[in-house]
Amino acid sequence: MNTTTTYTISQLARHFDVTPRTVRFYEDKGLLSPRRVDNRRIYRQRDFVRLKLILRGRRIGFSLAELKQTLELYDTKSGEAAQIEYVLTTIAKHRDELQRRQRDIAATLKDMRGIEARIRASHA
Amino acid sequence: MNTTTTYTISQLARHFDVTPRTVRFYEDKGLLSPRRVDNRRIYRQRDFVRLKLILRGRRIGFSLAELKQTLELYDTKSGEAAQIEYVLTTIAKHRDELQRRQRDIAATLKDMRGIEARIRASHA
DNA sequence: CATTACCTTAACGTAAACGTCAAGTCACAC
DNA sequence: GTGTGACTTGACGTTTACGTTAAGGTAATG
Repeated sequence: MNTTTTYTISQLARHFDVTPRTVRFYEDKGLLSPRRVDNRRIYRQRDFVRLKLILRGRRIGFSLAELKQTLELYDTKSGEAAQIEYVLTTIAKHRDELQRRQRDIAATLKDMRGIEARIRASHA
Repeated sequence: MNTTTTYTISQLARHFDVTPRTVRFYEDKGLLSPRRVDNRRIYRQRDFVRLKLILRGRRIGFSLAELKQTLELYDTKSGEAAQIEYVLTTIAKHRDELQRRQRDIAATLKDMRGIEARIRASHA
């Protein structure tokens, strides 16, 4: 038997707490490409995972254009050596970027602890 | 003697690698409020620090509106108990938000390591 | 005095990421 | 057959965060 879970657009949207409009928009931008049945969009596991990655990426602060590139990158079927080199260096860049954001967040959290301590002190 | 370092708008902009337009825009939105001398903007240490925080916040992914609130929050001169309570719970919310982003970034970095390993494996 | 280098405000333009109708299709319930 | 609900494709509207002229003021420099 075939237990491939599928979703309609509104089911998918509800699951991730976004609007159908958002899901269609991502398709328009080339980030999703669901099957069609009777002109209706049918989302499968692959789309589900993609959307999850997209939304996580958005929360981190990446643009849809960047996310599209990243998804394409991760989709490459490990072709030639040149391609591989490109993918690896691109991944390295992304990692640097992410680590910078981690540092920014860490610094902000540290500041917040300072503020909080100051307030609690003045309160006591 | 008075060694208060000041900056013109373009000096400040250059230091943080943004355009003067950006700095003026932040003032327009109420995030900065430099002194004026002869109608010229003069930025002092306070503005310098604020801009630094703003840009860090932007990199993390906060909107200017959110950053304005945060800066105002951190500026409160520790007034009444109600205010204090409000500030503390707001800080807590921000902290939760930041921690979520940290988790998102950590998950993304983990994914990237997986992709990289897969590529290197297929390469060998 | 004219050029150059900054500075000012004001206003219009733009890209991203959707929101919000509008108008129509289709399956199923009553 | 008439709703009702979920889907479709446009197409225009909106917010955010600036970019980009435009038009002019001021101060030092040759």
